[in-house]
Amino acid sequence: MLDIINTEAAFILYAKSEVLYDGRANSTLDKGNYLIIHKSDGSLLIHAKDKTTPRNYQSPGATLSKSQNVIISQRKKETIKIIIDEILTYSELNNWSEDQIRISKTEKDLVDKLETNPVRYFGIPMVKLLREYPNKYGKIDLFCIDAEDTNHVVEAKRLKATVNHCIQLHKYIEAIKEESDVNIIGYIAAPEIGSNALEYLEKFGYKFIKITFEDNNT
Amino acid sequence: MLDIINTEAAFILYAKSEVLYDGRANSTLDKGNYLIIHKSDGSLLIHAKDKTTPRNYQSPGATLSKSQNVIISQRKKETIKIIIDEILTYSELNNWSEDQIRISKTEKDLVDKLETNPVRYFGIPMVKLLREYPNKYGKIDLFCIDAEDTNHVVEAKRLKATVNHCIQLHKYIEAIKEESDVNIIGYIAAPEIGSNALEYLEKFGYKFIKITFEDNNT
DNA sequence: ATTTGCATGTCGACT
DNA sequence: AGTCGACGTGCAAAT
Repeated sequence: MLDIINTEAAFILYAKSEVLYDGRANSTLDKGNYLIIHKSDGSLLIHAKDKTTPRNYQSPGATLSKSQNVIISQRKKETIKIIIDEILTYSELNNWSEDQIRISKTEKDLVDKLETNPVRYFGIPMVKLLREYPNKYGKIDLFCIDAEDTNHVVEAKRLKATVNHCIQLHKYIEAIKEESDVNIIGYIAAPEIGSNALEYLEKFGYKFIKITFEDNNT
Repeated sequence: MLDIINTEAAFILYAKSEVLYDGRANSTLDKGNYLIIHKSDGSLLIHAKDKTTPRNYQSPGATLSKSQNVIISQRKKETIKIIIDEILTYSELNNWSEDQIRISKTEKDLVDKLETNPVRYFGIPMVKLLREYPNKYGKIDLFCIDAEDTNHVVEAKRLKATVNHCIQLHKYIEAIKEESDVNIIGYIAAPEIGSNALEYLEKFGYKFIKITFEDNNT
């Protein structure tokens, strides 16, 4: 019945079907018309009428098989079973491009700006600037030391900074304080910050540096 | 040139094209063959040969338009521009189902088991059990008090517990300690726990409760 | 409308 | 293989 389907190929299949998933969770999707996308890396997507995210999916590395009117995708302990009732559209996709997107406006861009012009953002010159400075919990985006030997720890965010980002900053600073007894000022550098996050910052005496992508002058 | 494309319809379009995105970030995708999915809620997906996630996407609520050989999807400050070079496949999808999946094996299931049989998991009976017990940072999945007035704070996870989950538990406990001076034992209840997470737990004297979905007896 | 925390998160980087 | 943090995270529920 599913003769036309090539389980090795990349294809899109629009079919009246029912989907059962078992693995990290367990889910059922009632019989209806769904768009099933199979890629040559094994990934499988089942899309319904709305939403950006698929109703069901399987990660790359899965293997597809069929028997009777059932398509099965298996990957480690995860199984998707698609019971096909009626094939509405089937189309194989040849020469599918695997190009990657290239992103600009990254966190790195923001750190570049801070590093290039510390006086603008900190109000004082820095003697030393280190990117990705490690501590036991992770890497500090920008770690600076000024002429007075005060340490400046900056966590940069390309989007609105949240409480979790501030907690991360706090963790970093605590880690450094454990190792040496120095003056430390913490900063979150981002285009925006949430009100709760700002409150958290102020509670610990940390500072918010507003930094955007747009104003590349100075 | 894009006469056959109905910007109001839900469709899949396999086309040689180039994609430009600007909004939260800025990205470019070189000319190649991509699968473009447009849903009637405005969401738009651009898939390449591999990966579960689309190369580019637009969330529900976007509006689609076309002019010459360019398709544009706009939503608030986010724009996707697709420059079409050649249409390989175009197919409108009618009667697309909007059924939702139904999930079982949830975090709630785990808390049910803890609440139903505290002796099994804590080793002692509890005098009081409260779900979703609030503190200033959030809600405790299960908050118990035993006969000795010791408080038991449980954070449940349906998957493998990570360090971040333990940090959350710690935050909750600190919040309670701030308010009253009681004995508190913290727990992470999950099917599994990462080694770093376990180390973090032990550092603070918290405990790990192994709890699975399978053994529903007792 | 905004905030919060979950997710079958996915994905990449590093150990 | 396992761990960890970023993401244009998406998403729903609570506020």
